[in-house]
Amino acid sequence: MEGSTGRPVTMAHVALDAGVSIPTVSRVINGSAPVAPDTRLSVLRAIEHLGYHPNPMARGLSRGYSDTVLVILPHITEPSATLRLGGLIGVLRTSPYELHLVDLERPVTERVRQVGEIVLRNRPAGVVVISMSLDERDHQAFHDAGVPVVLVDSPSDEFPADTVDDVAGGEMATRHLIALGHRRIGFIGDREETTVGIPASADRRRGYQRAMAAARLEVRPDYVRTAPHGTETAAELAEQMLALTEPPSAIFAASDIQAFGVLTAARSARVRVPDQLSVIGFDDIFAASLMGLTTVRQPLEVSGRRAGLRLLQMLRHTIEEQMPELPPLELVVRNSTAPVLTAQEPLSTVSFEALDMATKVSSSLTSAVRQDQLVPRRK
Amino acid sequence: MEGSTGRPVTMAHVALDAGVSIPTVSRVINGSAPVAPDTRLSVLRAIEHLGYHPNPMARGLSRGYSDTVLVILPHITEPSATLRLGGLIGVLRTSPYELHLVDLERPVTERVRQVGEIVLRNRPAGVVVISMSLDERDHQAFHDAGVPVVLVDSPSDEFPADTVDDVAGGEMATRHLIALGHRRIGFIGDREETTVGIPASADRRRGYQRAMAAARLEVRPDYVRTAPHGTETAAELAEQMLALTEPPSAIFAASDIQAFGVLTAARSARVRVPDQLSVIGFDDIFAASLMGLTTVRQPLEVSGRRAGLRLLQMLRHTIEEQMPELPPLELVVRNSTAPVLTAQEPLSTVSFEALDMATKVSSSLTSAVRQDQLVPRRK
DNA sequence: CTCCTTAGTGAAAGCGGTTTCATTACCGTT
DNA sequence: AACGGTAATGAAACCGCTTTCACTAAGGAG
Repeated sequence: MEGSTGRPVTMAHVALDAGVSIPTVSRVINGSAPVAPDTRLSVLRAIEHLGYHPNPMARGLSRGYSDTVLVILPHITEPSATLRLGGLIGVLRTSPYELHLVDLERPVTERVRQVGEIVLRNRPAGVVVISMSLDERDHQAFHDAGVPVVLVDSPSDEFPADTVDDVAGGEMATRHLIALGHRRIGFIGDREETTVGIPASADRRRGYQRAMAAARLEVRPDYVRTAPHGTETAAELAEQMLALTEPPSAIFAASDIQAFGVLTAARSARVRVPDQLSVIGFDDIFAASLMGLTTVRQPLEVSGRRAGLRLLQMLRHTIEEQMPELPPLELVVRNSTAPVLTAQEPLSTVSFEALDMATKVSSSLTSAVRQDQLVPRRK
Repeated sequence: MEGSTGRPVTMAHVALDAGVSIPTVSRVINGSAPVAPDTRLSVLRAIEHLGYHPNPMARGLSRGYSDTVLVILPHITEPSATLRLGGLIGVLRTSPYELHLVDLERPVTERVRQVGEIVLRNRPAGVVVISMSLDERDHQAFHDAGVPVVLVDSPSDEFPADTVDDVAGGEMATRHLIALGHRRIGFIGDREETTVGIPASADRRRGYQRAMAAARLEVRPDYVRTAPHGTETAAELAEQMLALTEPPSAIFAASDIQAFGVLTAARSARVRVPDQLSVIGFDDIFAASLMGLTTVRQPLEVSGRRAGLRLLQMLRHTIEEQMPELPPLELVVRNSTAPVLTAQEPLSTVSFEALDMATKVSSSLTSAVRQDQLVPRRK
C-alpha cells in the first residue's frame, strides 16, 4: 500500500515506525533469524498499521531469484493446454508464487532462443513447460540457471514429467475400432515436423499402426494423413479421405479438436456418423462429451495439478494437498463409434438426443507413467 | 546468458569488455542519451559477444515499475475468458512486456484485498482486468499506483473498456424466440450475487424482460432462474423448469456454457430440441458451432486484442497493428431454435448431421460500444 | 577570441530489499 | 572469576540497473 503521500511504504518506514533497524524488519518478515518477541510484535504492528508489502523486485534482485513460476506453453487457447494450465493454477494459487505466462506461438525457430533467454532473464523460482519439447540448448539454459523445471506433456530425460503412453493410447483407440469390425481405418494427426516437438500425435499414430499390424490389417498410405493442428485442417484431410474411391469406415483423430473436423467433413460429405463412419478422438475435452464423441481420455487437469505440486515440492514447500494419482488412459465410448456396416437404428441422432450417453471402458492397456525424478534445487 | 563460469553476465561485464563505464552501457541499451557511434558499436559488440541480457528485476527496481502486464481474471478455464486472454496475448507478444497472470477463483471476499495488493506489489507497467467488476478500493488502489488499466468485459466509469450491450443482446435473443412464435420463454442465468460483479447475466436478463414486456408476454417467476455459473448447475435449473406443469417452449441461457446444460437437461427429460424446446445461448464459443447451438455472438477474441492494443497505446508504444473495430453483437441461428409447435421434420438430427449449418443474422439491434477514454500515464 | 551550448562520458547516489559481519548482553560452564 | 556460546541487533556491503550530476571537449554565436 502507500500513504496518501504517494510513495509506497518501504521497509525503512516500517523500521522507523517500529523503532528498529531495517534488517530486523527483514528478519521478522522472513523468519531468517531470531528476533525478540516484543520486537517482533512491534514490527508486525508497524507493518499492519502502515499497510506494508515487500517489493518483490527488490527482494528478487537481492536474493537472485523471484517468487515467480514461469509457465511456458504453445497456444493457450488450445483446450488441452487450458485445462492443464487450469490444474496448475489451482495449486499455484495456494502458494506464494506469482505466475508468469509465456505463450510461444508460431515461430518455432525463434522459440529456441526465446526459451533460454526468457528463463534466464526473469530468474523465476521454478519453470513449468507444457506441451513443448526442449532441445539441448534449452536443457543447458535451464541447467545453467539452476532452476527447477517440471514438464507436462513433454518428453525429457532430464526433468521430471508425467508422461502418458501415447502409443498405448493410439493402440487403445484403434483396437476399439477394430473390435467394432472396422477394417479400413484412417488416421488423422498433426503434421509431425510442425509440432513444437511434442511427439504425442506421432506416438498415437504409431499406436495405430501397431494395432493395425497386430490385427494384420493394412495401413494404406492414403489413410494416414497429417496437417497442422486444428479443426479446419483436419476437416480438409477428412474430406479428402472420404472422397477416396474406397474411403475408410472409421477414422482415428489424434485429438478431439481434429475429430471435430472429421465430424464436420462427414456432415458436408453427407456421411452419417456413426453408422457410415466411426470417429474416435483423443483427450476428452469438454466439447467431446457435449458432442457425444468417443475418445481416449487423458488426465489433462490432473497432470497440471501434479506438475504444480511437484514443483512446490522441489521448492521445498510443505504442501497440504496430497499428490493425486495420475489416472490411466481410458476409453470413453460415446456415440460416434459403432459396429461397421451394421444396419442398426440410423444413429444420426447424436448430440442433442444422445448427449453424454457415455460408457466408460477402462482398457486393458494401461498407461505408462514416468516416475518422478527430483532435480536439485538451486545453489 | 552466462559464462560457463556460472554467474550471469551483468552490465559491469559488458562495460569492462567494451572499455566504457556502466552508465554508458545503459544508455546504449535504452537510448536514453546520446552515445558516440563507435562507442555504441563496441558496446553492442560486447553485448552480443557476451550474450548479455539485462536483469528485469534490477531494471524494474531502479525504474520503479516492471516491464510486466498484469492480467487479472476469474477462472481461466472458462472458454470466454480463455478466448479474450488469447486475443490479449496475441498482441502482447509483439511487445516487450511479460505477462503476469492472476486467476482469482472463488473467494470473492478475499479478492477485494488481493486485487489492490497484487497490483501495488508488482508495480506492473499496465493492468488488464477481464470479466471482473472493480469496487471503490480497487479503483483507489489502481489510481494510487498510477498504473494504466484497461478493462475487458467489466464496467467502469474510470477506466477505458469495451463494453457490449448485454441488455440489447438479451433482447436480441429473446426477440428471436418470440419471432419464432414462442410465448412461454424461460431464462437461465448466473446467480447474481455470486458473480464476481459482472452484470452481464443480469443485463441479459433485463434484455429478456424488456423484450417480453414489449411483446406483452408474461415473465413468470418460475421461468426465471439463476445459479452459479456452469453447465451442470444450469442443467439442474433446466430440469426443474422442464418439470413444471406448464414448461416453457423456449429457454434463453445467459451463456453458451449454460445453454449446454439446458440441452443436457432436455435430453434426460426426453424433450427434443428444437422441436419441443428451443434453446438459445450467448457468446458463440467454439463448442456452440460444433453443437449447432443458436446463440448471440459477442466478439471475445477481438475484445482481448483491443484491450492489449489500447494498453500498448497508453504505454506510449508505437503499434503496428491497427485497432480492429469491435464487431457488434450478432444473432447466429443454428439448429437449436425452431418455430414453436410446428410439426416439422423432427429436428433431433442436429450436431453430427447439421454441424455448423448456421445462418448469421445481423440484428437490427446494434450493440453499443463504450468509446475509448484515455487515462493519464504514470508520473 | 571569449562565452554559451551541446555532445559524450564517468562517478556516485539511489531503488528496496537480503546477508554478512561485528558488537553487546546474557547465559551456563569449569 | 574468566570463558565460550548464543540471542538480539545494527552497520555496511551488495544485488544490477537507472539517473542525476559534474566535467571535458568541441562547436557556434557574438
